[in-house]
Amino acid sequence: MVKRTSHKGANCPVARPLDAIGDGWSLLIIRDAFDGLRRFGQFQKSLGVAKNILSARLNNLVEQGILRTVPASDGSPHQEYVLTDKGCGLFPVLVALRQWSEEYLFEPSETRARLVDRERGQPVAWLEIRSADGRALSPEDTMIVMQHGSNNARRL
Amino acid sequence: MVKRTSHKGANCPVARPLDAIGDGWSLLIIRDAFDGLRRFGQFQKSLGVAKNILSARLNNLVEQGILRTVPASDGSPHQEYVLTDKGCGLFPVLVALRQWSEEYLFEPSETRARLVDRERGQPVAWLEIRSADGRALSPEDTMIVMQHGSNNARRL
DNA sequence: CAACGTGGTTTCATTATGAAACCACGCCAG
DNA sequence: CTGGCGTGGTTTCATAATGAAACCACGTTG
Repeated sequence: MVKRTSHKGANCPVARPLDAIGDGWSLLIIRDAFDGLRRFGQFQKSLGVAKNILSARLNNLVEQGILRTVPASDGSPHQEYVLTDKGCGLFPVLVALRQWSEEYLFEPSETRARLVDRERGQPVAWLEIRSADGRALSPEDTMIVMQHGSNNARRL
Repeated sequence: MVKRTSHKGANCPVARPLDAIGDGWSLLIIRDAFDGLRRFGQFQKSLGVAKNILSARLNNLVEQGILRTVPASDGSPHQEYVLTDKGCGLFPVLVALRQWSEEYLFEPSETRARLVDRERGQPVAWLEIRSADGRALSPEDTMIVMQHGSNNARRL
């Protein structure tokens, strides 16, 4: 197997994050971090993943600035993994993914984990895609344009 | 390399979709499908990916119900790949991912592809996570609960 | 008929995955 | 003090997955 392609230099905001989360485990680690897990062993127990894989993924997430390590909160000589602001910024991605999955990947008869509002216990409201002036947008109402960097006014 | 773990039976809506999109290329194919690409060669040219990899990914996305094949729109004997409703349902996931990426993975000086409102050319509004009754929610305002299937009222 | 375009499939060498064994370190109980 | 336990890894091993490139099948066109 040759090396997986990196999208590090991609100018597309869909491509670039894939170096961080485009594998089978990283989003699950991030999900667990949102759920309060912090210790290597906690993640490992929750995910049932091989320790070498978990170690590699945790290290990549730290390197990508999504998680950081802090001294253990119980005073033991260990480290814990916590979300950075950048990591917390992934919350809407997880919400969107949850909503898609609940809609299309689960039957009504199936048990599933649900994200709810802590105060009321109600499911989080369905995400809406809107324009800057508030119109609801479908995919066909949108398009991709290239936005040049603010230091670079050249035309190609 | 032993076989990658499938999350097919997972009761978590973050885990389950990873069989469909938890790799380095599938979200990029879906992005391109939203952008109107339909032919094998178009995807291949856009992504610069090996044909065997592209073929495998397209086939998986068809199998997962995200893409379907239709006769080519130009009357040639070929097939095209188009998003299903289920595939179109991934739009908010892509929007969320774009917004996170633009916020955290790009410098102001960098050129990037932008998703805009076709009518006005304005960027799509920032996604908001809200409760059912309209309160803005941070990750700490939410929690995970298990929801049992509607055919299954047993308590564990 | 040969060349070209399209959509793959096959071959090959390398990397990534997951299972399991092994290691390092600190702590605690006997 | 020593052995066992818990924790957080690292290493080893066999297999699957990746990407590059060659090859193949088919339809169309000059």
